[in-house]
Amino acid sequence: MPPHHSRIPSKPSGLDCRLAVLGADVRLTPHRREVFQVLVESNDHPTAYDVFHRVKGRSPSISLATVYNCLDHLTSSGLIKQVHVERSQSRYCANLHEHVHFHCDICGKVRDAHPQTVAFDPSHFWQVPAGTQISRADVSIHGVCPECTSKTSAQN
Amino acid sequence: MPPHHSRIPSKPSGLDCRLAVLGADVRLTPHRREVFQVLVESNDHPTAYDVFHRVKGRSPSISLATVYNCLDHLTSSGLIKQVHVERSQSRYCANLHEHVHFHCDICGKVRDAHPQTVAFDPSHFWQVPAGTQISRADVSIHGVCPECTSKTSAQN
DNA sequence: ACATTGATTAGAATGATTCTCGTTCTTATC
DNA sequence: GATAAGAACGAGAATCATTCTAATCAATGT
Repeated sequence: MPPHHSRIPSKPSGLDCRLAVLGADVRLTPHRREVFQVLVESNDHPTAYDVFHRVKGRSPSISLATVYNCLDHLTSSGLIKQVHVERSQSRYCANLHEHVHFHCDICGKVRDAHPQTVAFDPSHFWQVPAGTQISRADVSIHGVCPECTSKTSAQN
Repeated sequence: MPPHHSRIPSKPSGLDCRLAVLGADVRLTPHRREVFQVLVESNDHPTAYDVFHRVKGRSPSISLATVYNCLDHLTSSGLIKQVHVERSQSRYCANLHEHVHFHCDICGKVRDAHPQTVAFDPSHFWQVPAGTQISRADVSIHGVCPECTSKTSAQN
């Protein structure tokens, strides 16, 4: 087993640089590092269970509870983000660039949708009670992805 | 117990008129009617459990399972809408006017936010893969409601 | 009347997530 | 370089919203 805890300055390589920017108490244990690494390498917004299985390939002794702990820690440190589709299980995303998610209503896949040049201001479109402080807007786009569109039209 | 099933034309009064517009198989049993009525009278986006307790006041024998059934039926008939905040329990809303929801991050209350005159087009703000068919965008606005804002600022 | 269909119920089952608690590891202190 | 305090870990139990199951009942069509 590699040495356990490691505060940010320990290894100023790729990943750690990213962490150093955020400062605060981002203590990266090997498990947290693995979980984070798996997410960085995934672009399919895996669920906790997906992450568990992918990390298990490298650290077979890791438990699902630890994966949840790591994901919670990484989320509250701001290193990753939770993605929610309706009430189904949480998915996780290491893409911190501002973006929203597109959900295919047929295959269920989640894709990133990156901002165009125009900034989005929710209060331009919807009226909230006077005195409301808006902190953010969650936007998720639904529809049919290109793959499912071509499959569906091929059947007709 | 009142007579059981009743298809739309049975009682062309206020509520039923609204149902008739949608046509299709909107069979309103007394329980479904109660559940719908409770939602129409509520503007606080109650959970299934909230609805259960409110309906229980009028129909004490109703079960939680039936409330879920009724809510599902009403939702799939398009008479009501489900509202989701992160992964917490589903809330329900009988306001069918186009609107989005504002969630107070402090007290958790959900308020309707009605559209301004400008139409919202998600593809104006975010780029989706070519060939994607967008069917809708879910928008939820987060922040602090007027009540919580005044409470918070009063403390300082 | 009788069969069929759908609605209703209580309670069990599910599934994602969180909690608990004993154990192990890390870091600071002596 | 022992040790105490505090995190992190893992296994399994617990929780909570929701869905399923099986039985019963009501209404409608033959």
